[in-house]
Amino acid sequence: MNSIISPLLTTAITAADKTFYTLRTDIVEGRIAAGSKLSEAELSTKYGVSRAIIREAISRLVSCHIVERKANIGARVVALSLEGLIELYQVRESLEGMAARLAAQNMTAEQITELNALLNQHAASVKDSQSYYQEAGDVDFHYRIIIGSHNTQLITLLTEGIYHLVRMYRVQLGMAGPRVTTAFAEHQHIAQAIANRDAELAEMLMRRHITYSRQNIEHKLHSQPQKGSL
Amino acid sequence: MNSIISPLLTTAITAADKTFYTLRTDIVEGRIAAGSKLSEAELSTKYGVSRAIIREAISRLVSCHIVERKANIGARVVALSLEGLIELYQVRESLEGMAARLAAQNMTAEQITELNALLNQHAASVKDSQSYYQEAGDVDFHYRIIIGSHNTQLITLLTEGIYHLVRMYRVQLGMAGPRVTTAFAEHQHIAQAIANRDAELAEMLMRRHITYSRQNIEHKLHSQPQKGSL
DNA sequence: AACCCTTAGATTGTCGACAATAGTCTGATA
DNA sequence: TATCAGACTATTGTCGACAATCTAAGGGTT
Repeated sequence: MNSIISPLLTTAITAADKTFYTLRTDIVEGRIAAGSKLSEAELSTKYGVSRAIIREAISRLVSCHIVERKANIGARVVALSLEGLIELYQVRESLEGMAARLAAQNMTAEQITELNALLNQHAASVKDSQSYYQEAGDVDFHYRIIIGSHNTQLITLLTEGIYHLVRMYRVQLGMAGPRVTTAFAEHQHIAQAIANRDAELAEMLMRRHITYSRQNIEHKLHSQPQKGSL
Repeated sequence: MNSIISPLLTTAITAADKTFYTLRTDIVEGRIAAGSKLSEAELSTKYGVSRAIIREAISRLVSCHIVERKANIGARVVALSLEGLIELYQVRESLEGMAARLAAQNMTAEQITELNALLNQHAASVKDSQSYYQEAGDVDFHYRIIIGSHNTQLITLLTEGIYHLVRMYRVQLGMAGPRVTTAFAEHQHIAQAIANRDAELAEMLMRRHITYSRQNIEHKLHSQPQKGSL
């Protein structure tokens, strides 16, 4: 889909790495249910690796906040709630707002050109079938701005941490959000601000953009008390 | 010193946990130099545990961005640079600004009272010897606001991730920043905004507060090209 | 019947040994 | 002398086994 799933590493890939990526995908995409227990022995036979590998993979998932572990008891996939998803959106608002600000300052001319090309490409998709833009396109747009911030810490936090969490919540809570066309217009305005090197405006627009999404979720929270599949 | 170092866990503490905390402290406090290699066998004998424990501890440090690891080659403490520290301050500005905003909305009356009590206590210290406030007091103040945000994701990111990194950079780059008395005044203004439940203002003041610190560092960067002990 | 203690099973934590890979040194050849 | 091939050493990656801990079942007591 896009390069968020498997980061661009020049270094060798070990069995523990593969198991980590596989396990994470299985959880994020919902093949392993939220709240379910992760038995080391069970996963060991399932993925055909030793328990040590499984343990390392689980440890990393704990670091990502995808899994919680209690000593001598075991590891469980985190429990999902709309409140938790809202918390994540608050963090996103903060971090991606800063990313947009820094992108306006630091993006190269090429990166800006590519960002606009991406939007033009999306414009066509939006007219045809609005379905495409819903997921991959949105992720791509945000991803490029994050990378454009040129801030390593920020990039790592968002692409290796927050984004997988957000996706997990959205998939498992069944948040196939609408907001397609309006979101597209917001993306255009953000890209414009970045092209104008207007850092203040870029940050403000990005924060609003994410705030709208969050409010959209909060609205669902209040209209239908519990939607979670848990 | 304060509860950031060892989080409040009700669960049992395993040998891997202890080793992780010890190793992290040794690195953050500079007893293990930045950029140095972490030999598993060496650390195994040094801390008196098996290599498996060391490997788990290192894995966790990698997740914290304190250590970098290449497959089949080994792990090194991250290289320090003022540029990296500045990147961290940008992330802090973003996250702690949001924390202040949320704290103004969500802090309990007790928490606000305690925050003011802390500031009063500091006021005395500042008059006597300005040295105290430099480190622990500053951390305490920020810590309470982070906790006051009541956003689990935000709290974890800051207290288990960013803060140890910032401290490591500051210790090892020899950043015993001045800005003592002015910082204290800024803290007072932030606390006032939170007490008034003025979320907008609290965020703005916190962001400025951290921006000032960052600019203070950037100034050093330009005046003395390389200060790093590496 | 309710409660507590003991015991058995299963799961996690820890360890030492083996396998695989990276880096180094030697030595032969052009 | 410079360079490349190959073996050797050291370090990391992976594995299966043992130890420690938690959970549940069973029996006994009040």
